[in-house]
Amino acid sequence: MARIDEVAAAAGVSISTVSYALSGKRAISPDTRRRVLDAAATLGYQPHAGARALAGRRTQIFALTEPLRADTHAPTHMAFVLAASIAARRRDYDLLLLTDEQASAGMQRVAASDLVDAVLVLDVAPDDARVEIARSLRIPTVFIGIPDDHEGLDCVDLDFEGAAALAVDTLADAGVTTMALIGQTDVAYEASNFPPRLRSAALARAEARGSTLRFATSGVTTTDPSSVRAATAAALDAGVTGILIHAAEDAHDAVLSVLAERDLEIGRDISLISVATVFDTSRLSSPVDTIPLVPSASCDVAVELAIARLEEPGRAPVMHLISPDYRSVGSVARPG
Amino acid sequence: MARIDEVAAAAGVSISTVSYALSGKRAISPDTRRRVLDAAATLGYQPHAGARALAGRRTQIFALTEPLRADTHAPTHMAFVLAASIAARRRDYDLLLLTDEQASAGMQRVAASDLVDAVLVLDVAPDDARVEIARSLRIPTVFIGIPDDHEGLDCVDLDFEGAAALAVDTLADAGVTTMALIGQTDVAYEASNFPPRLRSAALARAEARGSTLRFATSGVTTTDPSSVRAATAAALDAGVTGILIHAAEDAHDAVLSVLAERDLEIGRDISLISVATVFDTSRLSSPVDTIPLVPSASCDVAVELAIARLEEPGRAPVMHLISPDYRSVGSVARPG
DNA sequence: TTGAAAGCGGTACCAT
DNA sequence: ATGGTACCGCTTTCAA
Repeated sequence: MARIDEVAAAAGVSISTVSYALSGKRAISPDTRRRVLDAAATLGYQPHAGARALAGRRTQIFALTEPLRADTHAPTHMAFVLAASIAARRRDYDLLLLTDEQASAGMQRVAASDLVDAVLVLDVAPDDARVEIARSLRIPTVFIGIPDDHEGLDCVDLDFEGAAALAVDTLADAGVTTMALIGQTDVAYEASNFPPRLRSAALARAEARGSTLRFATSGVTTTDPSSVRAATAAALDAGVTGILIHAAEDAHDAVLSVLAERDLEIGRDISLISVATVFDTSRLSSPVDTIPLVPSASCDVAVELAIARLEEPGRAPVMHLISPDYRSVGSVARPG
Repeated sequence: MARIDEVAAAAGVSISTVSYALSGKRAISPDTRRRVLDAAATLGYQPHAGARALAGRRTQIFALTEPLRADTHAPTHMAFVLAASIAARRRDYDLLLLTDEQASAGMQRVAASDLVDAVLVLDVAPDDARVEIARSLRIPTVFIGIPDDHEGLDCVDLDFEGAAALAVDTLADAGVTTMALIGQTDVAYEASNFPPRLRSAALARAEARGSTLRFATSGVTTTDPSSVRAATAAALDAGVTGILIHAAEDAHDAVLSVLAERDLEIGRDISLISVATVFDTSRLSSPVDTIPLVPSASCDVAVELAIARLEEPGRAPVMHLISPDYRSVGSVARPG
């Protein structure tokens, strides 16, 4: 490819002028700038990534670590990876993938070799091994999710506690006194960090509101429609009139099918809210109110936090909780 | 971090000796080598990626392009990304993610800036835009999947035609004369490259064997259990005694449930083969013979092809078709 | 406002 | 078998 000296020659200026004209790091006369830009465009100039990294001490690459556990919900995960990629590109960063065992070992390797400028952590576990590694790195690390021990770390996540409280309040305000929470799979409550956060917040809020909240998981290792159906039926039999779903798409289908079989009209006989879900709920057989988990919201913030820390390493660690957003489509009964 | 000159000083040798001792590119006395390795280990030396890329003209990074279309089956896709990552790491390469619009635009960008040594292409479409881009790049590109126009390209994929023929033959050999193929979603037959390949090969082979083959898709944009159930029922009503499934896991569940409801015993009353599927079929309610699509097989080959072309740019393009592997668990009836 | 040149941290050629 | 050193292509300081 064309090198910077060729661009300089074509524009009739020095190498440093080309560098500055392109980076904007010092004032250049409009006229000179134009000639440089034209020359660069004509020659299809792209700075050599290695040379730039060596001289500039920035690679414009973030590592993205993802352990990919057996219980990882692939569609949700994919949405996060995509969102991270888009957020990074918007700020002129590429993503280097660290999967599997590389999720931990790779962090040290890519940091030590100055391959990346910062690390983004996905699929955070409560006792995540990457916490300790992050603390030992000289480059910024941002957690998308909140580990138990997050002292001194930059973290972003949906405010699951707030989302749970908002959901419970909405049902309670609608007059629901007996409610149910259809949750994630069993393993998710051990391996992942947010399901327990949402559950305990929901339970606490229900109690505070004087309501009863029944909890049921949606399966053992993977969402099991029959167990979701059974849990829904049992809840209805117990007099539940409001259901919170924090689970994958097929669990929603299962709940809706049970309600349909019992001829219960959603938004009148029974209230339904989908909490912290990623998929497109408009595909469901009936509209359902949502407090969505938005990957792009988390990932946009994560990228900004990483960049902020690169620019100001000494700044105080940030725990950024994204406010829950209630999207009503009428699946909650109006009181009276 | 420690630099090469510090390692050299600690080992009492020159910089070039350290470089050679570590790369193995020239003979070093066992004694010297030990001292260098020890010094490097003690100092935790990791070569600076940028410096190495600049001087060595190799980044040890592959780009992985993935368009992520709306119909992308997330679990399968994730399995391929993971397999690619593992295959790359085994050969000391990292993966840079190029998603979405970056899948095409990013290819040129990362190639022009010498950010990566080669490109791996995932989720190949019949008329893939990345074909033309690949031809214009100065770095190797390997397609995991086969575009219509693959002249001069390096490609790897399961031998879908062979897999289809093997499946049809197996049924025909078992005495099945009327068979059905439950295929992918409608859109997959337009946007993706292998569903049509498998379908036409199956149809051709069935005709050659004097058998009848009914074809049905598994849904419009996403697998639709009810449409799969209907297709299965219709096939059975038409006298089908052998079914080929080339679809996602839930389509298998749907087929099996219909068979169960009709009290048909698999492997006796009816024969079943899952063709070119990625998921763990042992989770199904009944064992099903499989001709699996193995991500690691394709990705291992892809990485080797990329490296081979880096080492010998002039070599002839390779179209590597992976032989289908029949895994029998008794779901095909023995003749007689 | 612009240019010259000293690095950045390795690789690999040329010597010895 | 080992060492000295000229690059690799860019960023940034120092000068003018």
